[in-house]
Amino acid sequence: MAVDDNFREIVWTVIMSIPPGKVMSYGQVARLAGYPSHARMVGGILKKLPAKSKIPWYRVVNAQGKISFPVDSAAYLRQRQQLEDDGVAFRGDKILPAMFVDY
DNA sequence: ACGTTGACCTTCG
DNA sequence: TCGAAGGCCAACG
Repeated sequence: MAVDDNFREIVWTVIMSIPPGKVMSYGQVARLAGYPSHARMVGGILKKLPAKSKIPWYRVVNAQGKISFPVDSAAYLRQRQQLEDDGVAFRGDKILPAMFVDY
């Protein structure tokens, strides 16, 4: 059982546990998964995620409360739309600190 | 084998 | 509040 496979699974589980209307940072996900220094790897996993996956990847943003895509990209708009549909409140391009799931 | 890259984080000024 | 700088670590070419 390779550690990497576990990591990927745990990350999925953690992300799926994020309640609707809330968000979590990459670092937070990594910590809860048991790999505190693997924030970047979380991003790597999400990037590889199949488009039809039911995992709510859009609920994962960076620690500054911003979407990790260029504001002019289609991906940015897509993620932002999903979040707003989910009830996540923005102030400008940043997500309010209160929207993060507390742990 | 080695330098570069990246859906990151934290500290500092 | 904002940007630069350093730290981090697996994946890639």
